[in-house]
Amino acid sequence: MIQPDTVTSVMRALADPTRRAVFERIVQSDEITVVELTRGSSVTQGAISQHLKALKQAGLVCERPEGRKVYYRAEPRGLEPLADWMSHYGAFWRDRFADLRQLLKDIDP
Amino acid sequence: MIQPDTVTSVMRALADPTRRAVFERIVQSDEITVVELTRGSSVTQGAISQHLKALKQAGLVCERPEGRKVYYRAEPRGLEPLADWMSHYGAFWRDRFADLRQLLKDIDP
DNA sequence: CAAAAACAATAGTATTCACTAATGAATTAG
DNA sequence: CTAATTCATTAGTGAATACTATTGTTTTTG
Repeated sequence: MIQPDTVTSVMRALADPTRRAVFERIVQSDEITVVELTRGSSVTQGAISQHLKALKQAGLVCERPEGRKVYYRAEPRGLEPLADWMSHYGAFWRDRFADLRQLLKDIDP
Repeated sequence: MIQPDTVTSVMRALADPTRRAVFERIVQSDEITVVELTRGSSVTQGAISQHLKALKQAGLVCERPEGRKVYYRAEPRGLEPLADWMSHYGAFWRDRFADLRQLLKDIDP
């Protein structure tokens, strides 16, 4: 179940430092289990599972069950909503400052 | 006063839909006052001011008082922490966003 | 000077959130 | 089969959050 407002869900998922650290560790590791994620983290295994659920609902992570373990992996297209949002407003700035530079150039040759 | 963990503060500031809408409207407008922001928004003027305070503390926005009005405008380097984070952990879009990150750094006066 | 306008700040409230502790379900090991 | 391992889920709790309503401050207007 993917959230309707994807930008909001992705940003909210990554806004929490603990949850973002979990995501970063998943990205760095190709595949990683919950126990491995719990080790080296300051929170409980239940908290890790809750963060994984949030990341999964945001489309940032996917899971691969194997036996009693569940391997987590970063979803490549997960950051795309955030990338689109940034490229949109980054482009806004680029155009604005391009115009400003041109304006200053015209005023003070 | 800028927050210590800039990535967290920027993401947290933009995670809320109402506050992000305020920021987007500031970006689209070159300069805009609080009453103008309140018009067209579903929340109170006090709520807008609180969101502006959060955006300012995150380094996303700056203010220019003039008489009894206060004009708000987007801070060009505000999105840089987010761009840096994305270029690092979004390996998938690294090439795509290398240009944007460099652009945001070049814009800095 | 008095009224209005623009904005910030505060107190209060309802909701959400991140976490722990405990339990449950499923799989593997001895 | 029994015990242990892995993970998800739930209830409960304290803290944070987004909002309204109100008040206060500064500046403009009539």
